[in-house]
Amino acid sequence: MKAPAQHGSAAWLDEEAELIQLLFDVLGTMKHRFHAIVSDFGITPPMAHALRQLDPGRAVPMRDLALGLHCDASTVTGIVDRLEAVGLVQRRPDPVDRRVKALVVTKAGLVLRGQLVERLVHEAPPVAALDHDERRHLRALLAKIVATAGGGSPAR
Amino acid sequence: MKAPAQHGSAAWLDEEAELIQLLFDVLGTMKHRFHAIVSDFGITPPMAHALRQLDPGRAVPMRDLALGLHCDASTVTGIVDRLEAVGLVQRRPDPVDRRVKALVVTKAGLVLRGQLVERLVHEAPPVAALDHDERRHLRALLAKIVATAGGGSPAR
DNA sequence: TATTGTTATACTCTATAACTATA
DNA sequence: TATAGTTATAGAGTATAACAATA
Repeated sequence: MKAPAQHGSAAWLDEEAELIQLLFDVLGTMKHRFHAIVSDFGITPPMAHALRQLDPGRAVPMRDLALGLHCDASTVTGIVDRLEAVGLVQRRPDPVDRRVKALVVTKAGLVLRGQLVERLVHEAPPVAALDHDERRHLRALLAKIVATAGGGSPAR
Repeated sequence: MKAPAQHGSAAWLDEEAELIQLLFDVLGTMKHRFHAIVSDFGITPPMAHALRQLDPGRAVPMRDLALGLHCDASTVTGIVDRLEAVGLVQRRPDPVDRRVKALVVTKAGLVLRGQLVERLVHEAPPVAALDHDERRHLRALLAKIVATAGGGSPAR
């Protein structure tokens, strides 16, 4: 176990708790900044994430998008409805399996996605706060986290 | 893998974009894991964040909580309604300024918060994936990020 | 029978605007 | 007038359950 430490309550927990606290702080800051940026483009965070998941060179079935977003199929229906309503993606019936509807990113969607990444890399908190070496280090740590903790199963 | 928009000087952008991508991946994983954990306690993420913001030894005005959560006062009303309904916090009128209602964490709230932190430090993705030195390093980087990028003002 | 996507429903989160009660 | 909190309202995200079309 861990070394029960000096002051009655566990000191080891304080350090871990501090890490958790910091992560949620960064997470919260990123969330709000992200919301502000995507709002400038007239879309919502889930719509932006969906756009990010889609492949410019391939028609992606809605089911795959649901898996990528870790959410239910019925949720994707609503998000895609809004994306299609503003002309960023298009539903396209699959000729092989007529149950599936695949999604293609429109030209407007591609343009918006490019501009979005541009803003994020300039205004996202971590990038702004750290110098080149620190960013490289953070990237390595995050890569390890992602590799280890694969995917949290979302629902079901 | 394809790099569609590679016009000219965009090599640096790939590295930054990768950092952004990793951050959102970690953020997404944390979000879902967090949701799963707090659901086990019968509460929602905003309720848990509110509980985290409150001070066990002090009665916190609702306005302060709204500031801490970076959200509107009317949002806090709803969240506190639910926290109070399950007996985790209590509204208490301030004797000095009778407009304010201050929030105190109940015994049940304290217990739940302790158990919540316990689960988070054991099951949150970053902590699980990294060893001690790496966690310390990550903590330092996140601290710098938080210190630099103070608070994004969400609503006004 | 199993799968893909939709619809119906319900709940939560969120902000804006209008309201109250204090100050 | 200004501030703390509520209420009313609206839109979005989310999942569950029931459904249609297809496999």
